[in-house]
Amino acid sequence: MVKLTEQEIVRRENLQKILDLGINPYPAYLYNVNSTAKEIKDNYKEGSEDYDDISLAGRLMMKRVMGKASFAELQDSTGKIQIYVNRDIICPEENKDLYNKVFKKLLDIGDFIGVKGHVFTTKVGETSIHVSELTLLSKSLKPLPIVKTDAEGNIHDAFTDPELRYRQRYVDLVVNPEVREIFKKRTKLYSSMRQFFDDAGYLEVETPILQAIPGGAAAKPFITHHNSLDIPMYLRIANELYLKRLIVGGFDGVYEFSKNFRNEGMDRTHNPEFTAMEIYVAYKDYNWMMEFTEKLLEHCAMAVNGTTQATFGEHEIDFKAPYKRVTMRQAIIDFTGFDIEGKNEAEIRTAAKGMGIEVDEKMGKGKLIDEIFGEKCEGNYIDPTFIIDYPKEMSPLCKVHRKNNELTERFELMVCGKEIANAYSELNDPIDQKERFEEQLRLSEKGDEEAGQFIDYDFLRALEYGMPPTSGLGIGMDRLIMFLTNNESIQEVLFFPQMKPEN
RNA sequence: GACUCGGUAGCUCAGCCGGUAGAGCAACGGCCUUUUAAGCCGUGGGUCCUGGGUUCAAAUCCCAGCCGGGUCACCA
Repeated sequence: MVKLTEQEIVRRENLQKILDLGINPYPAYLYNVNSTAKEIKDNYKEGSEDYDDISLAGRLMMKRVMGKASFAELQDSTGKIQIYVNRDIICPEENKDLYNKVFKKLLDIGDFIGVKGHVFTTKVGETSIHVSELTLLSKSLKPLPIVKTDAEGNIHDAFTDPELRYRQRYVDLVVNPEVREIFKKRTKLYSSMRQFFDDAGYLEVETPILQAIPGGAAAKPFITHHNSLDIPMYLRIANELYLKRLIVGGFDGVYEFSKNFRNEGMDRTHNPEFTAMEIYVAYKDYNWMMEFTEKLLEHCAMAVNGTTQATFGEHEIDFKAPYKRVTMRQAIIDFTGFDIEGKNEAEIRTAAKGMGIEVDEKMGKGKLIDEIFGEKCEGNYIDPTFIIDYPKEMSPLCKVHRKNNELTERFELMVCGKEIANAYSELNDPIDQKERFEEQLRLSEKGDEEAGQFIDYDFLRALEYGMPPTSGLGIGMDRLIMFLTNNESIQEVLFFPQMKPEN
């Protein structure tokens, strides 16, 4: 049994005193509410009678008791509003217990209460609720952090300890309104994206999270075991191969917001479970997908922030379409002066060494090019920029470029030097796909940890039935919302980021 | 995984040239019928992350560990 703190003991005593007064601290009845703090503050005009009979519910967040009258703050899901509680108004009879005992002594900050009354403006000009009826809706037994904001808007004693904020997100959400805004924007991003896809006529689908073969990416999976089948199973690392099966099945466009799981390191931009949105559209190619992507992101940025512009750390970025398109070859020329066109593996390795990049003999041509791009180019793209035409060996699920068989029809979208989207003209040649999987398996067996370790033969069978030409796009939803809310840590945009267990 | 910074009251923090703990808010008692970081008077509250060590004496110095932040490494 954990020892209670002084304040927790006091609150439990208050709870008992409330019970002794015959008041249920956790009533079952619904409490009818007919307005919100925000609605009243936005719309109430002094003298108006429109808000003469309002009913609100929320948490008591501050009490300023002045003898027989008090001010307090009530916080509902929309914000805070001041309430005015007068002894003789809420206790018109002889018995003043509701004011003197319950309100003044036994109600604590954090308690849920319901109030009925009328709206008025105080001497100092603050829109407030003149309370005529006060009901305890739920008692709080632990003290919340007290965060105060002064007249200049400065926040005092902000609840900032990241460990406490992430472990007790519920507390963070109660006391830090800007945190609630981040998550509202996150939801707005999802709904605006969903709307964009639905308007285009594409189908939102659900595919297996628990998979026998973790395909569609190369990453270490979380492994579990199915008891009655007695087989190992994996939490998905991607949903790509399932969405393509649905394109084989005849849908024109399918998309899914996919919780993926990767058993790898954690840092400011990686959480073991994260969300990717993937969409596949039949009869399209990656050029079409680039236009679709920039229109999508422009639409989402507007929906989330009301503007296509966004601030991220020291950078100002603009999601307004169209975005620049730069081939990987040109990007490398731009930032190193080196042209990879027509060069063999040894020449590229030498050039990379000359740029001060660590290389080893195991790196193939594609990997070397990717290293050069990652080291010298990637970080320079601040405004959204499509990097196109990636080397073939890095992209086992992507169609070979129509004009150059060493490249693939692939693009990544870079923002502030980070990748937020990845798209292909999808490989739909089953024979080529089988060979690429087998090549990945060989690389994996040779010790390349980035290569796929499984061949999904059912997926190959699906391709053998025929998949139309298709373009697919994946967007890192967590990264995108980080950009749209100016948060450099993924933990700030996940309600419950992964933490080591307490104790 | 490496390096680095941090862990003191419910919260935000000070104390860290070793002498056994402080502030503001919160809490408790009192006053106050339009306050708003309300105010005034008074009071209580701490395994100083854990475990070792040095010392007459450790929140403070040393070692190990735990938890968190940051940087780097890793990352389709």
